Amino acid sequence: MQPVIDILDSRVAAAMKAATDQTDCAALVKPSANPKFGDYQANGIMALAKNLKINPRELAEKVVKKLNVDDICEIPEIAGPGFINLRLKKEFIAKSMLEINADADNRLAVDQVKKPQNVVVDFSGPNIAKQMHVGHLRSTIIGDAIARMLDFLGHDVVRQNHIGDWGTQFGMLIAYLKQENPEVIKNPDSVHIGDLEQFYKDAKQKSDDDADFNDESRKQVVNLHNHHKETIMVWQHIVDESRKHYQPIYDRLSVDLHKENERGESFYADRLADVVKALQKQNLAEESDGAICVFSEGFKNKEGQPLPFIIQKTDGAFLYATTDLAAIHYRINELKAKRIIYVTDARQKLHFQMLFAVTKAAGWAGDDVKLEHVTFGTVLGEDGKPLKTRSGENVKLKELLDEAVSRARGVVEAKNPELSEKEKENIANTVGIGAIKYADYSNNRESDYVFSFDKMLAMEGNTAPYMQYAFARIKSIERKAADKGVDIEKDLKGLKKLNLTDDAELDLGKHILRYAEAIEIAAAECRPNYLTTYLYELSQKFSTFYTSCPVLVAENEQRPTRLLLCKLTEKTIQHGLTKLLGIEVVEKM
RNA sequence: GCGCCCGUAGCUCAGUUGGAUAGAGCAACGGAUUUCUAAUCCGUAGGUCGCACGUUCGAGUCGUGCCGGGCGUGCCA
Repeated sequence: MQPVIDILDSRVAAAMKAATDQTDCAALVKPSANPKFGDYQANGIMALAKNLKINPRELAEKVVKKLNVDDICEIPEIAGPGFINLRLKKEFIAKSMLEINADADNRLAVDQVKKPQNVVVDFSGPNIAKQMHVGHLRSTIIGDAIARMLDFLGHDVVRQNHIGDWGTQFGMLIAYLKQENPEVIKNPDSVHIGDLEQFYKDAKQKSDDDADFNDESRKQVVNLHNHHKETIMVWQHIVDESRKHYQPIYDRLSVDLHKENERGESFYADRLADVVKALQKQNLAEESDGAICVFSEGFKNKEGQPLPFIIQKTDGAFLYATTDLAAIHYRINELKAKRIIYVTDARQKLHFQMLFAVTKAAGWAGDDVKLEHVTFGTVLGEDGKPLKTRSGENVKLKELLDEAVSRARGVVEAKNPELSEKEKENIANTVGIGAIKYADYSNNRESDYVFSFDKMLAMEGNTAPYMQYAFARIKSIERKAADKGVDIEKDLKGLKKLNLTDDAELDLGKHILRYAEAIEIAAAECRPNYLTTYLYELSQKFSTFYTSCPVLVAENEQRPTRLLLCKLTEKTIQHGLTKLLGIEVVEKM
């Protein structure tokens, strides 16, 4: 089923073309700003009239005469300077709802794209041997949502977790582990780095205090680069142990990242020298103050001089720019990516602009490859400054999640003390984690936002619990129906005709139809907040419907329609939250 | 200095290539519960969209200048 807005847009565009003989007609159909203007409005008439230097209202009259939408809409109305207002017919809403109900693929009749693309989404990228902290939250969950949406739309999505598993700090860590736990060489599995943070700190401390240790660290770096067997084994152990810390975080967050998605810095280590050589060969890279740099057009430094993209330091070492170049080359040439989406904070904007410029200049990415930097703002504390602990350290992600779950637990205890221990625990987890994720998604990703447990866990407003509550209420209706001997599946399965009468029913029904539209725009712009806004409005409309339209005690002619509204709302909330945003739902709360 | 981003109701934020009277939530005030979870719903009030020019039939959205804040700007990532 094509989104209604797209059907209307192409119909209006066709009518514009027929009325004017112009080939390039943008209908600009949008949801109406105000219900009194109908459900959709076409805004394109004014612009076209202006180009043709004719009266927009007269043009609108002509277009409406050519416009054929009577299978979908009431008679179009012309209003204001030349808007065409479109109001959906009840029959069309009913027909579409039945179509969604009949979708056997469980995708709410949302079409897949006609031309799937190979899309690489690069997100999360935690540092090995350090705990994930609040700074990793946004990349991890926004990237996951983008990957989920594109995947659902039918694209071939490759998730890439560019973990920080290489670099000079590993010399220090390896040296430390070898000295403090020499048995790791014989039997790596016997040694567990229980507290990563402590391990890292201890190694750093030793490095500060002990000159001999530093020599050993440097030696290990060299060994690492030369793939010295024993060193690699210890390194591998550190990576594996680290994964034991971050994988559970992904699992708790319902983030679809696993070991096979990892293409960390180490993966590209052996390709870096070739990257530099290749760029030198093309005369793109040159030596400057001892470093190897690429100077792309349009980038200037403080003094107005060309700004370098440094790919090899004076001491011969490579940098993240080099790794990113190797990675982008790999993604285009080996993963066959046609679209690469980098989900990192906005501060790296310049870096990615330069990276993309070099990639294009080198001819690695042609016009058929789209490179995107999806940026996001900072998570702030209540004081308006980047969120930190009282002692000024980064807030650990694990602690953030624990706190949310524990607060959610408190709410469940207060609201629903009679639930079983197991149910309470499950609800606390689902609501707590969902609240954190949803709060992040619901903000425009480019803005900074203030982190507030109280607000994200509130049951009022645009929060995860509000939607989870709407879902739980529907589930409750279904349980009650079963008690009364109503077989919902059966009632809905053969449903052929609906009886939409109440405004609340129509309003909810129309919104259900717009799910595909919401996903389309959220995915196209990589903006999960478009989807959360949709889901919030859906839940609001459901709540209004719920208060004014009883379901189970409704007359026989009314009940199936209301049951279907419930069922489709339930499925849409569940699909949107769980499938696309990785936020779980609960039957009771 | 230069570049990028931000400035919308008391607070936290939306605002889909420029569209009609700028929207939510919280907080405030008033109402709704013998009925499917009131963790809800209905209503009232609240804004010179930082400021000033400009472009246009039309500007929160585009341009220029200014004010205020954040970030970035050659060997960290």
